[in-house]
Amino acid sequence: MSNSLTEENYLKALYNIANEVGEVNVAELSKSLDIKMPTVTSMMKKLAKKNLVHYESYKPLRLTEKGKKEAGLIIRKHRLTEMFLVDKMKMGWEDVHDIAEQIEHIQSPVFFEKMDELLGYPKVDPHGSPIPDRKGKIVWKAYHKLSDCEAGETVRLAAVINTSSEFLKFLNTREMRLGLKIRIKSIEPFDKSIVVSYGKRTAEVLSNIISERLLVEREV
Amino acid sequence: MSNSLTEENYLKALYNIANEVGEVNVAELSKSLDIKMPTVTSMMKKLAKKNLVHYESYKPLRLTEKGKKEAGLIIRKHRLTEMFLVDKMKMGWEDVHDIAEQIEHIQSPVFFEKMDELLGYPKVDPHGSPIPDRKGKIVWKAYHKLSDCEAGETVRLAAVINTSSEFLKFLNTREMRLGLKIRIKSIEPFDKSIVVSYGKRTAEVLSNIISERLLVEREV
DNA sequence: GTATAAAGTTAGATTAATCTAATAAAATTT
DNA sequence: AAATTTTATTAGATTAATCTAACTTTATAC
Repeated sequence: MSNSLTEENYLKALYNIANEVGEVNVAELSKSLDIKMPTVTSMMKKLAKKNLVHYESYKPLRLTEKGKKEAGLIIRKHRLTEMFLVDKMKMGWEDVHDIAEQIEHIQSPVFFEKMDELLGYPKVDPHGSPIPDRKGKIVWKAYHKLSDCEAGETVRLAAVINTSSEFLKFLNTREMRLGLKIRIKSIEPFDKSIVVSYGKRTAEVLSNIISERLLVEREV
Repeated sequence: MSNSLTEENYLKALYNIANEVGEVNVAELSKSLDIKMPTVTSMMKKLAKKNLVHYESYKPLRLTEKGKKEAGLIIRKHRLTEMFLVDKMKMGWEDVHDIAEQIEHIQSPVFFEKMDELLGYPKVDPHGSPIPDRKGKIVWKAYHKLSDCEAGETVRLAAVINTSSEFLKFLNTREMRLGLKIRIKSIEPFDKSIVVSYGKRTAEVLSNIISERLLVEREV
C-alpha cells in the first residue's frame, strides 16, 4: 500500500504549492515538477483512485486528508534530514536540500525515529520551516515578513522563505543566520529597500526582494 | 552517464557473487536478485553496451574493470553507511543492512565524504567487511574461518560472513562482537562443533554452521 | 553416446511513467 | 458576445524494467 517515489514527489509538490498559493492547478503542478500537463492529469487520476487526491476534470486539485497526511510525513522526513545534515553532519544550510530530496524517500521508520531522537525532537528545520509531527500535521507559527515591519522595530530572524542555495549563500556573506536580532533603522519608500543593523554591522541595506523572503518574530 | 538504481543493483550483485563463488552465471544472478532469467539476460546486454559487463551468449558473466569500479563504489557507500548507522546513530549491527541498501543509491559525493570524515576514515564496516577505497578497490585481509582453526589456538573475531539479521541476533545473545578474543578448547570430530571460551563464558558450544561463518585472526 | 535435465535465449506481452499532437473547456480580452 | 489565449484532457507512442511461453544450447546421467 505504499507509494512510488514518483507518487511521493507529486504529493509533496501538491502540498507545498497548496501551502504557498492556496489552490493548485494542473499547469502549476506541471511547471513545478517539470513534467508535461497530460502526464500530470493521468497521475492525478491514479492518485484519486488511491484516495490521495480529490480529482474532477477542470477543477482545482486538492489533497484528501489521507493525501495531506502522507505528504506531511514525506516533508517530515525531508526536514528531519536537513536538520540532521546541518546539526550532526556539519553541512551548510545551503547544501542540504538536494540530499534531503533523496533521503526523504527512504523507507525505514526506525531510521527517522533515530534521527529525531538524536536531534532532540526539533520543531523546525535549518531554514526555520516547521517539521510535521508523527501524524504528518504541520503547525506554522505566525511570523511576519521583514518587508512588512516598520522602522524602529527590533525583530528576530525566524525563517527564510526561499531555500535556494544562491539565496542562502547571499545570507552567509552577510552573516545572517536564524535567531539573529535585527534592528530596522529606516525604510526607503521608493524601492522599499530597508536599512538594518545587527551584530557588528551597523547599516546593512537589504532590497525588497530580500526582505520579503525573511520571516521574523517581533521582539518582546 | 550515471546508472539507474536497477542497474546499480545488478552491478552490486555481480560483484558480490563473483567474490563468494568466483564465476557468475545467469541462473545465480537471477536467483540472487529474485528476477527471472530472461530479464537478467536482457539487462546483461544493456550493461555490456555500457561497457560494464563482458557478455557473450552462454558464457559466464564478468564485470569489466569499469564495472568493478562502479560496483566497488556502490559497496563503498553501502559499508560507509552501515558504519555510520552503527557508530554515529547507535543502531545495532543486525538492523543496518536494509537501510544501507537504500542509502547506497544516494547521489551525493559530499554526503559520503562527510560520513567518511566523521567516522575517521574507517577501513572496515560493522561486520568486518573491508570498505572499498575512493577508487572502488577492495583489499581483503587474509582471515581464517573459525571452523578451520585447531584446539588450543587463541584467535580474535575479525568479521562475519553472513550478515542476516537472524545470525547477528544469535551472536548478540552470545555476547559475541568484533574484536572478541576467543580460546578454542576442543573440537568434536563427529559434527565439527567447537567448544570455545571468551569473556565470562567458559564453555560455549558453536555448531559448524556458526563457526564457518566467523572469520578470525590468529593472535600473535 | 544418446536421453534427459539444467541453463540460457528469443519473442512478445505488461506496467509505470513519460512524451507529442490534437482536441476541448474555461478564462480573458477586445 | 465573439475571438483569442490559457488550461486541461484524450489518444496514441515511447522507454525501462519486468514477466511468461516457447525454443535452443550446454551439461549431466545413464
